[in-house]
Amino acid sequence: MAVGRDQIITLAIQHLNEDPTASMAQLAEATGVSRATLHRYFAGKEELLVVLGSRALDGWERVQRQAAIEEAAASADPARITTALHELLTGLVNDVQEHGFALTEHVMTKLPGLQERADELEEREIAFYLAAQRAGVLRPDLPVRWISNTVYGLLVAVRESLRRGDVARRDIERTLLETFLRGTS
Amino acid sequence: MAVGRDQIITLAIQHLNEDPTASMAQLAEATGVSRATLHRYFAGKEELLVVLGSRALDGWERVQRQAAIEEAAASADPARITTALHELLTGLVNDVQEHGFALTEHVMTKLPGLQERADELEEREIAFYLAAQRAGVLRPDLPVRWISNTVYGLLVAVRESLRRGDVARRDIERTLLETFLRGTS
DNA sequence: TTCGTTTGAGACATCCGTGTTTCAAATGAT
DNA sequence: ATCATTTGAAACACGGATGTCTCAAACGAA
Repeated sequence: MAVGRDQIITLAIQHLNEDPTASMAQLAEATGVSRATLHRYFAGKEELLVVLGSRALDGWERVQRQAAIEEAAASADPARITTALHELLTGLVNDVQEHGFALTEHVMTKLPGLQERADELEEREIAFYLAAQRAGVLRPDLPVRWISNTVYGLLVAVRESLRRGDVARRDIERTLLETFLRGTS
Repeated sequence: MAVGRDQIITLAIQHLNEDPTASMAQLAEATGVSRATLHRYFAGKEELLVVLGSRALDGWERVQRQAAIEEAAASADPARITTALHELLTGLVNDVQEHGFALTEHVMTKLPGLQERADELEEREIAFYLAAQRAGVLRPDLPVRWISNTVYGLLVAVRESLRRGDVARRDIERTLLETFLRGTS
């Protein structure tokens, strides 16, 4: 077999991380396939982007599940919540490395279905942050949605730091956690 | 007089904050001017974007100057540096409200001259953060470029929080400062 | 009012990205 | 080796955005 569908998806994501404005022709070239074949796998650019966006959301959902944020929130146990928070942020860092382009690309949010699913995942995470506030793990005086946006913004910072080589890959989780929890002073 | 050049610039920025992918036709309509007139003021879309991007950079530079970050850094006085840091972040919040679209829009960074100037401003700010670290105002164990990226990421969080109404405008500076300096725990 | 300037509407050419189709070549299984 | 399937290259149509141009209308100053 030449280049499979999954491989196309992977390579397309990699290329979009470098150039989020890539055209179908550029994506075809980057994935080692002709424009015609790319259209045989995906009906159009919109469908391709929906698939890639769904992959990114799959990764996000998987991170939430592996960190068991719902169970930790339900337990109301500070230790469990703290552990889940660490696992969540660590997993998100991995995800950002793979699907970082989806973070700030405005085109993704206009595709059918993606925004709704992203909102659901965000709401789940907000519920977790709220439980963390109630358990004394996170400050209760900050708006919980601000906390959610803070994580989002810091992930953008992570993406840029890794892209520009400002922080070593092996240090980034600890740096993110330190900054998020204790700040910069 | 009908609509002046400065007014076009202001309205165009406002519209791009809502729709960063706006076409020249949409910008003409949003600024209350015909497409022909828009082209009389600006040779092309690239020139228009360069002008708008320069405005955003002007605002950034003005904030740095008004906060007197260079003088504060040179003084090595913790109190002065702290004051400058507060003024810097407060000013950046204002700037983000006006020129938020330029924060994450990739098209801006490819325009001639803009990236170079943005790099200069960033380097000045990094020098200030470094002085803040040496003065004990900011943690010395974090990479200074990470701190710079953190500010950038948190400004993205500020933009989104204001856009979605998650945080009141009058609370956002304090919230940002608290989060940046002391973290979320 | 008169005259020079500015503007808007529309037509037009051009470019670029998307999407489709065709056909020959490459591939792969038997 | 044969035959069915898949692929690539090229050509084509199409739409949207950009940029240019013209001319009549609106405007503003004298």
